[in-house]
Amino acid sequence: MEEAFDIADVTELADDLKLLGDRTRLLMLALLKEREWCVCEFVEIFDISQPAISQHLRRLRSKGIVKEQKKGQWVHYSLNIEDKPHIQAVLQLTPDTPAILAMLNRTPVTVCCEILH
Amino acid sequence: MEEAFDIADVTELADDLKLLGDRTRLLMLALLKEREWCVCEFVEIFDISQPAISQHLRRLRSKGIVKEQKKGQWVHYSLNIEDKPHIQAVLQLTPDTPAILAMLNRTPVTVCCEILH
DNA sequence: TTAGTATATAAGCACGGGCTTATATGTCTA
DNA sequence: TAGACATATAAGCCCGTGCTTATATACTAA
Repeated sequence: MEEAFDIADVTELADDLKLLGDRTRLLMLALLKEREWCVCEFVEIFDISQPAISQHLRRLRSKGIVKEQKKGQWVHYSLNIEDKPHIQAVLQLTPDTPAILAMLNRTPVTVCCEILH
Repeated sequence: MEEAFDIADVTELADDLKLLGDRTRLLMLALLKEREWCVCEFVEIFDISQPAISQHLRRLRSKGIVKEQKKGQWVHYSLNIEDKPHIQAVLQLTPDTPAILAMLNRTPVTVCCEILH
């Protein structure tokens, strides 16, 4: 299988790495490996404001790395990387959900929407 | 084999991804997969100034991702990632030297130091 | 309709990143 | 030693980023 890299591919790889190069976004994506998450859960887990959470998700969404699904007044996010092997490769380097929740001192997550834990 | 992630590991992973998330630095590291390179070669290959090249190399060096070897008036850089599997994993996603030189319209590189091409 | 909740957007601020030009430092050679 | 070459550092500029607070939008339920 031949590689057919061009300058646009490398630029996109670099841009994606830069996008993953933020601890909050990286942990969001690592959590999304396990299941979909509601915005309100992220707001509980991370020590930043709700607009900050929303802005991180918007950047991931505009790059097509996550997709949203509106469920009533809640919005659930899930990974959308079936066609993005380089994102998959990076996410293999990240810890799993229990480790993340433990390191953020957020075990267990309080139920704030209809997602069951 | 148990994972023992902590918050410092994730922060370092994110920081390293951010460092690789620049097209110039990513291509430098991709070139360094093949062999060591002289600073003057990078100056020829990339369309930025010599100080810009030097600053990129300093950042990679201060993170321990590359190491330098002074040879007379020239400085050769090489990879230093034996103990950094996450860097290795990302560099597996990058093109090889001929592809990079072709996409930058820099084939072949003019000899500007004692490294043989 | 009104209030409450969930999420997104707007605006502004502080900081860092990547580049430039100018200059300093180090090395080789005539 | 003087000059040329290779590299690093300094200083400054512009722009992007991550956060905040304030506000807008959307949905739900009384």
